[in-house]
Amino acid sequence: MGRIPCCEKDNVKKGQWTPEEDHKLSSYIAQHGTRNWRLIPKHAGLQRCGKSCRLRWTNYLRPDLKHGQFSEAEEQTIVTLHSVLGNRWSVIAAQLPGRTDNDVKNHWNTKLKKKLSGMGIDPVTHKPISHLISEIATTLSPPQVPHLAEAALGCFKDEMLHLLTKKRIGFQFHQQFTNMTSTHNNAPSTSHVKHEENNNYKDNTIEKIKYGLSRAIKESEKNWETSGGGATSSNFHDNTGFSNYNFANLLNDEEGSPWNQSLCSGSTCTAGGGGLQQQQNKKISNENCEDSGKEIVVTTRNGSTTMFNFDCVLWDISSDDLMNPMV
DNA sequence: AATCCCGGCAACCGCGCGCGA
DNA sequence: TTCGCGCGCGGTTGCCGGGAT
Repeated sequence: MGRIPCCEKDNVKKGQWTPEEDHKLSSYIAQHGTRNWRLIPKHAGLQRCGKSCRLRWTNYLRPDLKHGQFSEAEEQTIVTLHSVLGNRWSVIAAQLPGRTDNDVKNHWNTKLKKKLSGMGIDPVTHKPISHLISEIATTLSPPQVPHLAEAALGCFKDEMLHLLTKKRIGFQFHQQFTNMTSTHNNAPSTSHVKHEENNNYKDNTIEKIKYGLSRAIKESEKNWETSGGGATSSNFHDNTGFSNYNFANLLNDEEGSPWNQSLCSGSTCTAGGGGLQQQQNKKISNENCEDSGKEIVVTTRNGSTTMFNFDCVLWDISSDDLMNPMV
């Protein structure tokens, strides 16, 4: 049995709402409330689907909505909650008065994701990208590493290109990479790389990333041999120039986002400089969760509440959970 | 001045959940 | 317990405006 459509598809208008339609809907809701969305368009004299009316009301017409730009505090709240909740936009929006899930989702997709990527942080896991590469390399047994690392490279290629094509960072990378190649004779030549030649630069960048990754893998294989395998926070030592570049430079970029100073909200990850070093120093352990965590209570629309402890969740994500934010 | 490209945002779509009969 | 309906959620699409070429 097929699902019954929410409204008759014929005689239903789609697309942008006109001011007249907005007025009709607002007036009707002001008088009669929002019970039974299916009937509202009919009674309000609108040739719209009830669902469309509901969306228009909840995302745009509701009088308690904020329409301006997101403040720094709001952005920080979104990032922090997203690190805990993942893409649960409605729950995140519930913590931001006047913002809708659609607002939050759009803002995340258009701004915040790029902002995090620009800081060298994977927006899905909220971990440093270099950390993830290292984690992949250290979690797997050596025979598997090259294939999966290659796959990971594909995942992060866009973010890396985004980082590397930023003017200043690109220049630093070029310098650093040149230094690296001078001591590693199996590295690809970069003598022909010119920043003005953006396309060539991007193409070479992929080779550089591959090279950096292969070095990370080599290093992790060493760690694997010496540590007996398994991924722990303690073997996150970026010995590669690539990885060090990738994060330290970004987080120490004085022109960068103000989040450099306080991405973490937990009480053991306080505001201030330090960036990567501070985060590396932060123990990734459930021991932190017991009594030092900063807690928030998230209340959903149906009234249920969930308490989150940021010290636990910001960094305590096992590799199994990378694509499945907890909760 | 015209065209192209891209980012931002509003709106749509399909699915899942909760509730009541 | 089951079924159907209504609603809410998250992913995706498409339009529009502004900047770049």
